[in-house]
Amino acid sequence: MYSLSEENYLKAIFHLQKQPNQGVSTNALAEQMETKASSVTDMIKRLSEKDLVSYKKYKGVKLSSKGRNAAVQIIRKHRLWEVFLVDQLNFSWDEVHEVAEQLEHIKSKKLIRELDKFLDYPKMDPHGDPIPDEDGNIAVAEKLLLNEINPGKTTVCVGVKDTSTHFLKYLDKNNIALGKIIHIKEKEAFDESMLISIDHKELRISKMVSSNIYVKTKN
Amino acid sequence: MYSLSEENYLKAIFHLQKQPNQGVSTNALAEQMETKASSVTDMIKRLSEKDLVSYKKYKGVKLSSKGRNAAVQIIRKHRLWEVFLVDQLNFSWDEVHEVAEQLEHIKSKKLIRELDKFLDYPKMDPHGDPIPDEDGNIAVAEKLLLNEINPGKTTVCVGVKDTSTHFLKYLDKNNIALGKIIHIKEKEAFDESMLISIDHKELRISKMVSSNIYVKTKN
DNA sequence: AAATATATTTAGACACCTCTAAATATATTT
DNA sequence: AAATATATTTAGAGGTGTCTAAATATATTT
Repeated sequence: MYSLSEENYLKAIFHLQKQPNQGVSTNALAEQMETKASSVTDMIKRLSEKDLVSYKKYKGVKLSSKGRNAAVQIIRKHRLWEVFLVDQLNFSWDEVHEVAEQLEHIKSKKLIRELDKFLDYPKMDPHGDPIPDEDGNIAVAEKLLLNEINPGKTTVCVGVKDTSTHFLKYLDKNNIALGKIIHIKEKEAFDESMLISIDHKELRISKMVSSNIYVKTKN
Repeated sequence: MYSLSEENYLKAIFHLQKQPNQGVSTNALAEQMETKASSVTDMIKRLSEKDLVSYKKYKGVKLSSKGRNAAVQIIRKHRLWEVFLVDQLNFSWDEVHEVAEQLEHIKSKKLIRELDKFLDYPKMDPHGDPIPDEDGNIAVAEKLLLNEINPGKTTVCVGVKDTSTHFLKYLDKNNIALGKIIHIKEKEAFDESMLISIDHKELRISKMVSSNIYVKTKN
């Protein structure tokens, strides 16, 4: 398998390559990796030897499909570990990164498969980023209205439809805000009202409310 | 902190130093580490520079208290991860080692403290070896008779007092053997009979039986 | 105690990954 | 389009951790 350093480079290239479809510059990579441009050039050559990236001098690097796959699997591991740390080991959002950064390099197919199962196949990490599946597919978590979600699901608030002052004040009063974790406990068939919990407090909301809050499902 | 290689050497020295109180030979270390004697000599010099071991040429190495402490903490981590893998992630005895070997090098005080708590402070790993505490103390797990243990505890069978053929046949018939995990569910005050479970099967045993089985408690 | 066998260390080299300083290519100004 | 600035690569070197082959020390035989 790949070395720790190689894996970190692959991951960094993946993150930087996201937006543009063109190569990642040596300088950008150097900054991301907190190293010198010359070191980057050296490493890129090695990655290129192994067909993990395609590289033309002075033109930047792109991940090959082999390289992209490796990067995505590391990201999958990183995000699953983050879920574990936050959900099971009482880590807070800001504490997880450093440790997940180490855990993501552990090599064991079985470990990660069992961890995924243990965590009940979460779809996103504690920061709301999607967790790639075993085949490397990254679901674009779709934004749904809260009233479309079934009971038992856990969601993250990502936006609102109604942006009137009235509604925003209502949300504020009830502790509903961007990034808040909303768990759906019950849905009343009769009037489609919902019993949800936010910050361990229960709250009943009408359909009028639930149909104006955008969320992404976490599981 | 120490490098991966350094940590592995410290651990190996610790394991080899156990029996005799004298230094560990270069060759023994080389075999344990699956490397060459010359590499060992090189590394020993570096460890000696860092005061992790005391070393006299041709006389072998001994861990300093600093080195011993580091080694014990790695072992603590290794064994806690083994418990996690077996108890929570459906790993079997023989599968855990390789993965724990990697996980033991993760650096995070909080991680290991929370993991310990999450696992409910286990006293031994799945192989029955004791888990050192945060201060580096390694409890010598005492061998007790099963009838001395309180309900709720999980134990490992480590021996028998009565060695008659009759008794051994009884044990065999009921799936009680060395290394088996025995969980104590109830203890009847009246006759001191016990309800235990082995391999997920329940079994009621009399005091006559429980007072002839040696166990070590796992928690 | 000398001869032989075994254990250990030293010397020199190599792979991986990093660095600084210098050289070269590309981009931007004028 | 020449001059300047910026980005990138090359050259040479260092640290870590490994190796082989040779030298040296310790242990065992005779």
